[in-house]
Order: sequence, then structure tokens, then C-alpha cells
Amino acid sequence: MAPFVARFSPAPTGFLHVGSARTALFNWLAARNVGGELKLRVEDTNAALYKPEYLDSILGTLEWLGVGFDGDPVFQSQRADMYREAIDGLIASGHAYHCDCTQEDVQARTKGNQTPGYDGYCRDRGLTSGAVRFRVPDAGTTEFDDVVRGHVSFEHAALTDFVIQRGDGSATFFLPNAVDDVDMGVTHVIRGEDLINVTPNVLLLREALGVTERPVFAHLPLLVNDKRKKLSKRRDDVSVESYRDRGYLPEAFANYLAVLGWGPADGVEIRPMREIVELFRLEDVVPSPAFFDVQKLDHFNGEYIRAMTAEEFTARAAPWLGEEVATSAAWQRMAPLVQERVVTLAEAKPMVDFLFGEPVIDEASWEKVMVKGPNAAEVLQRARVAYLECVWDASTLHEVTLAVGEELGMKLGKAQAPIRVAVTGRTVGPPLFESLEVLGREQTLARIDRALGRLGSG
RNA sequence: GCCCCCAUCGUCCAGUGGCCUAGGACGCCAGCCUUUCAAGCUGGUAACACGGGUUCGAAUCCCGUUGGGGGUGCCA
Repeated sequence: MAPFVARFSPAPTGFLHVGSARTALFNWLAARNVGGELKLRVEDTNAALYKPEYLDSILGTLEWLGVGFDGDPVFQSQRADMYREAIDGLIASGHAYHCDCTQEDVQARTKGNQTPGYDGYCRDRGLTSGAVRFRVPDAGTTEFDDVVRGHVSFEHAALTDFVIQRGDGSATFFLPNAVDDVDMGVTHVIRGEDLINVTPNVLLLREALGVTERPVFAHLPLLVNDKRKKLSKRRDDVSVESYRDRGYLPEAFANYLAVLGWGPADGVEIRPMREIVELFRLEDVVPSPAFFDVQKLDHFNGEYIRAMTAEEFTARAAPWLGEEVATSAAWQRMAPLVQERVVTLAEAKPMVDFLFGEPVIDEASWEKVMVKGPNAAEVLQRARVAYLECVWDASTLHEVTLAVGEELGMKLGKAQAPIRVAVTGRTVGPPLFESLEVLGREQTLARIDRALGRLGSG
């Protein structure tokens, strides 16, 4: 089998972005599918932007998603010597040169030019200090075959001499990228399409460094928002960590990401990751951008939640419930009913809150059922009487309430409404009679009395 | 402006010259079920951007147009 070494190379300048997570996942899937390796490289060449706490967060979130790495991570911040040596070599061989132009200098000289960017002003000035730029050939093209995009070609005339070393001596993105891919034995570069324009730069650098072989490139389609714009940290909800905190399951999240830009031939989208690993092929990745659709993510998450055993659900929902609720008998009884109704784990608690404290009366619900609805006071009074003596379990409460409704010519759906609002404060929630059973006779009667009091009929 | 990329239902995928009067999924709509809400079940809505070619035959190949996006940093 041909060797396969992919890498995921985040820049720790923020929390893990859903687009980065998707890139990491596709790298992982491609590697796992062929039994290859996935390495981690931390692109922290820019000391000004790098924040160590972000790296911990990114790594933790990746682990949560199930994306693991082979071997030790490579930190670019620790390889400055290697880069400097390479840069010195490029200068010596005439592939790079020093430049002391400021951004203003360049702008002043190039405004109105056809081709934007740096104009090569310092190419032959023979400077020995300042930033270092790579000398892009004046003519010719750099081409490569991309696994998802096919043949891509760039004319050198359209490329500008890019900076490979800052004035402070640190290397910029391009050079470490080229050097490390070679050094790490990377065979497959799988990354977002926003980096496709940078590919000729890196290829040119590799050639200048005397490297003859090339990695396979696969530029993944961008993840976009509803406006078809690249997902942005400012406008969009893109922190994977925040999805985790809101009760999305890692397996559901990863599964959803896997079908953005790729789809199994049999059309079965929701399936275990081990199956996706088997079916995934880089060649099948689609080239067009994909909308990150939270509604569909919600559907995936709900499916995964409902597929859990009751035990698993209670265990995994616990962190969102708090000790008191999670360990209560009331929750144990209600959990299966809640499991059917939540989309995220975070939704469980508000659904049962009324069992663990005074209900918060939703005024719109009160208005709708108690004021405008039929027979509210009548229902409550009769239910109160019936509930006083009956056996206190869900099925009896169901029968008794049904009877109360019949006395008033109401179907159960209508008759239960005032009771639900009196006891839970809302018109919607988990099944009522199980809720009452758990709440207990005393609390139920007290809440009905309070509602009657407010209605002025108690 | 210049460079690069993309183009099938609202959305995500299937489709790689005839099996397509274009399939699945999410959403949406309707019905069933029903103690509310969900879930579930059934049905429905809805697309090959446009124009030229190539071919006996095109959603599938080629060219152009239009539209959209990405890049254009001493960010990555």
C-alpha cells in the first residue's frame, strides 16, 4: 500500500471553528480509510497572534469529536532554526531577497497598476537586512492536479513576490509549510479551498528548496452561511466548543460534518463513524460550497439522542441537569419521556424544572388556556375533587381526568390544558399524568388551588 | 481591477451519455396517531442557471454568458 501521511495544521488564534473541525475530520477520515497516518502540526509562527489557551481548547474539542493524531505534534515555533537555514539557502541561491519596503511604500508605487501586490522593487537592490521575499519566476505557470478540483493552473505573472521572513526574523506561513510538509513526510495535503491560492507559492518554494516530489492536494469546499459567505467568526455561530456546551453530541456533530461536502453512495446519512471511515473516499468529495445548516444538525442530534438506551441518556444528560436533578427518582421516571422530546441535552433541564421548584407561569399560556379557553375553573375544581382521593399513579390520573372532561363535554386534549398550565406553568411539556405522579398529590393540589385563587374562583 | 474556484429541489447529498416523466435526506405543507409538545407513519411541494455546440441520444462532455464564492497581508 502506498504510504499515506496527512496532517492537520491549526493556527491557535481562536477556538476550533466548524470549518477547521470539518477539515480535521476529513483528514482523519481519509487517513483512516486507507490505514494511513494523521499528524498534528501547530502553526504558531506568529507569536503576536498565538494564544496557548486556544491550543488546549482546540485539542480538547478535537478529542471530543473523536479526531485523533499519530505521533507527536510538531510546533513550528520550535523550528525557527530550520526555517532560517532554509531561508538563508534560498537567499544564497538567488531564490529570495531582502526587502525593506513598508506597506505604504508599496502602495504608493503600485496604485493604479494592473497587477496588485508587491512590485519587486527590492529584487536587485542587494539589501542584507529586512524582510525576505521569495522571487517568483516572471514567466511560466505552476500547475497541479487537485483530487477534488481537477487540474488547476496559475500563471507566475499573476503571483507577487511573497514574504517568507518577517522583519523580526520569524518565518511566515509559506516557508514552514513547505519545509515541514517535506520534513514530516506529508503525502496528502487536505485543507479548505481558501488556501488553494497559496498552493503555487508552496510548490514554488519546494522546487527552490530542491524537493522534486509533490504531495497530493485536495482542497475541500468551504462551509458557508445562509448568505453563501464563508463562515466567519464574527457573524456566524462557528465555535465547535459552543455546540458542545449546548448539548450537541460529538457523534452527531461529527456525523453531520461528514456529510457536508461528501455523501455515501447508498444515501444513508446517519450512521456510525466506523462505517463512514470505510465508505469515505477523498475522490468523492464534492467541489461546491456547503451551507452549515443547524436545522439539519438538530435533526441528526435528535436522532442520536433517541437512539440511546435510557441508561445512556440519563448518564449523558447528567452534566446539564445538576447533581440534585440528575440523581433524583423523579428524573429517573421522567427521563425516557424527555428523551423523546429533546433535540439537545441542554433542553432536558428546562423541560423538567417545574418538578424541582415552583412553576414559572408563562403569561401567554395562562391567557390562552385560563382566560380564553373553555371551562378552566370548572375543570380545575372538578379535577381537584377527583385528585383528592384517587390512586396516585399516571394511569389512574389519566382515567380520572378523562372522566372530568367527559362531565363537561370536553375531550381529554382540552380538559388537560388548564391542569397543565396550573401545574407546570406552560401549555407544552412532558406527558401530564406521569408529571403529576412524580410531583405528588400534595404539590399538585396546592398548585391547582393557587391557580383557582388567581382565577378568583377558589 | 487581477488571479483561482463553484453552478441538480429553499438546504445537504445521489446521478459520472441512454436505467431520469431526475432519487434520498433536512425543511416546509397536509393527513393519521395522540393527554400538550415531540416522536412515529402516510402523502405532497420543490431543482438539472442560461445560450451554443459534440452525439442517434446530455443533468452528465466542450465553449461562452450570467450568477455566486474565495484570494489578492511582514494573517494562516
